[in-house]
Amino acid sequence: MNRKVLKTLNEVEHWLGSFLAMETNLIIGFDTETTSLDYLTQELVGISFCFNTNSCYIDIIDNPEKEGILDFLRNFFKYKKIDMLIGHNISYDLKVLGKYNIYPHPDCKLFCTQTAAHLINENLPKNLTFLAGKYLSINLKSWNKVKMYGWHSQEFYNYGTEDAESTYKLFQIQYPLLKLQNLTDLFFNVEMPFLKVKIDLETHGILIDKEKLDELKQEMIKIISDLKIKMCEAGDIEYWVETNLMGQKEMIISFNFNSSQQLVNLITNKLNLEIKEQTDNGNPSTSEKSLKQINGQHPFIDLLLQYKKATKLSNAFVEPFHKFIDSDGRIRCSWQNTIAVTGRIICSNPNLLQLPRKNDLIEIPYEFRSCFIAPKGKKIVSMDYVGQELCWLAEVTQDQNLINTIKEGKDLHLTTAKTVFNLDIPDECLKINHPDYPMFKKKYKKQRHIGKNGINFPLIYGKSSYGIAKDFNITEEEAKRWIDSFFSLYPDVKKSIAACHKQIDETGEVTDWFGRKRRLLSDFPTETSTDISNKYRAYRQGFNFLVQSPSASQMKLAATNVKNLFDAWNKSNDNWEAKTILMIYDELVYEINEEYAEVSADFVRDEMEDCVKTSVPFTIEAGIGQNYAETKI
DNA sequence: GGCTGCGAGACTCG
DNA sequence: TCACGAGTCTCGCAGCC
Repeated sequence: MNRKVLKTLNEVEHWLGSFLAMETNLIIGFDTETTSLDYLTQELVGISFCFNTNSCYIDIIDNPEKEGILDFLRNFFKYKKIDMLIGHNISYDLKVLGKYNIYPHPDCKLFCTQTAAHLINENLPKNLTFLAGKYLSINLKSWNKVKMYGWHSQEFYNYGTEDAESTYKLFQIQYPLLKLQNLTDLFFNVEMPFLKVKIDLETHGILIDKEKLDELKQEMIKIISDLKIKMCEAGDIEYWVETNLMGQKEMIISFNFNSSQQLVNLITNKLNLEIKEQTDNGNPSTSEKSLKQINGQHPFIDLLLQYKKATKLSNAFVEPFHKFIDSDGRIRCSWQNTIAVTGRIICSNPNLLQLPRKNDLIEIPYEFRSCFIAPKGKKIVSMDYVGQELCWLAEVTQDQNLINTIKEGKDLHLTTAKTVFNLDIPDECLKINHPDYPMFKKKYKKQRHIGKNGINFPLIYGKSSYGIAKDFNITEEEAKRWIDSFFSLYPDVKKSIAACHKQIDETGEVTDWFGRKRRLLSDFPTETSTDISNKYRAYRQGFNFLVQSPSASQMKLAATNVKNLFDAWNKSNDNWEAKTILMIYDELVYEINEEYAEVSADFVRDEMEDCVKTSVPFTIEAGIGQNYAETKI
């Protein structure tokens, strides 16, 4: 490898310029180094490139010619002769470069080696150090160690250059592997275009109403304190109040309500109640499900259930969210497309995919979700796929009855309930737009709940009659009857599940509608109970994958198309100023100028409904509000 | 005695 | 066999200095 360190504009122009002068289109590996991971404050330290057997590191931070070099890079990246840019976790590098207004040409293909690794084998680690070791036998140094030598050390230059080189070499190995496994379509048409949405999500973030969050924090402190006193009284637990060094009153309790061990001891020995549920290790369980079984037998239990709800909301959401708010009042979390084996994107620091919904256990002045707001003059718009996974169940199994039920616009959960429980509902009243539908939905609320949470969804997850019987406190025979009625309604679903199991037996893997693969255990010797357990687990995971995975890919495609639509409108005279701010499984949330909120929903609906050509129609539900909670009313 | 790491258990979401 | 896919918090124990 012919390595260079470039420190002057002249050297940069000469080295990169020599590539641009070539006849061929360019495929370039690159990597950026930054001062920190924090988007608002981070600075570009340097950038490295690799092309065939040539590599370089450009020293940027503290460089007197920095502006000239950045200007040159601005032109270099948008040069249309660059066919493909390769990077490991390339969205990170592009996000950093975006801060300096450096963008690739719109026609330039992206190749993220981290995403490629995830498609090639979802079960292996995806970090560059591991991949370089596995595929290239290169032992990469650790960032923390190299950083100690300083930004301008030879060690750091080598480190940066080696990353670009490894990325380029990985591409040379991964590209044929993607082709071999028929994954290039999914990679280039779904995963890579989606990275631009990921960058939008991470750079734009979502605005928080800090005052409201503070108000909710104070309210939660009061609710929890009141509950603690009531629990002490109900459980005959000693407590007293002391004034601390700051002059604040503090409640001292000789008991920890967060300790499951102490709770089990109190409930069984002092309150004399019998806990029936057990944890995986065979200990008595203090979970919500377990406590609900003995609720009503002692006032302490109801208070404890409220306490658990309140402390979870306070400790996991209201309190910690403060520290994630950036100086401009927005939260920018980290989104990842290479963790979930089903291709779903996941979110962390904080995880916005698990924002609590409205609860009916404790009374709070407003929902937590209402702290997520649109700035003045803008609105939040939320667009949901209606029953997305059940629609994919229909598409994947091609069950004509299920497809027809969806096409006719019927409520799938009520339809299942009608069949299983022989409900007296005329067929046409199962249609959501029929005037009598709301009446029947209300009348058979309980049966519909079972249809949804006891039959439809559990069967996608592979739940057995044993599990359903346990959850709904019915006999296994009755649970079996529920399942049989479901399969008599949708016989091809049953056939499809059996075919999936056969596929797993034969090949050890399944492939979804978009070509994504899930590699499960390849052989199942059946001597031990562990083997049998693993086999059935693989069956459940396999079929669930066939439904969950295309839903995730569809969301990525939809989000990408919607982003392209926004980009076009944002550049037009009617500037929408629209940005995607959240992607929550089957839901796309964006922020937009309020005058365009209504009309944009229609355009976005079209993009979401039509992004995949399926025999099953997809429908979208829209919600508009000043805050996120309002979009759900 | 205090710090750190880790597994268990519980809870959040679709 | 006994529900799929995730992240985060607290407790309590083990190991270390």
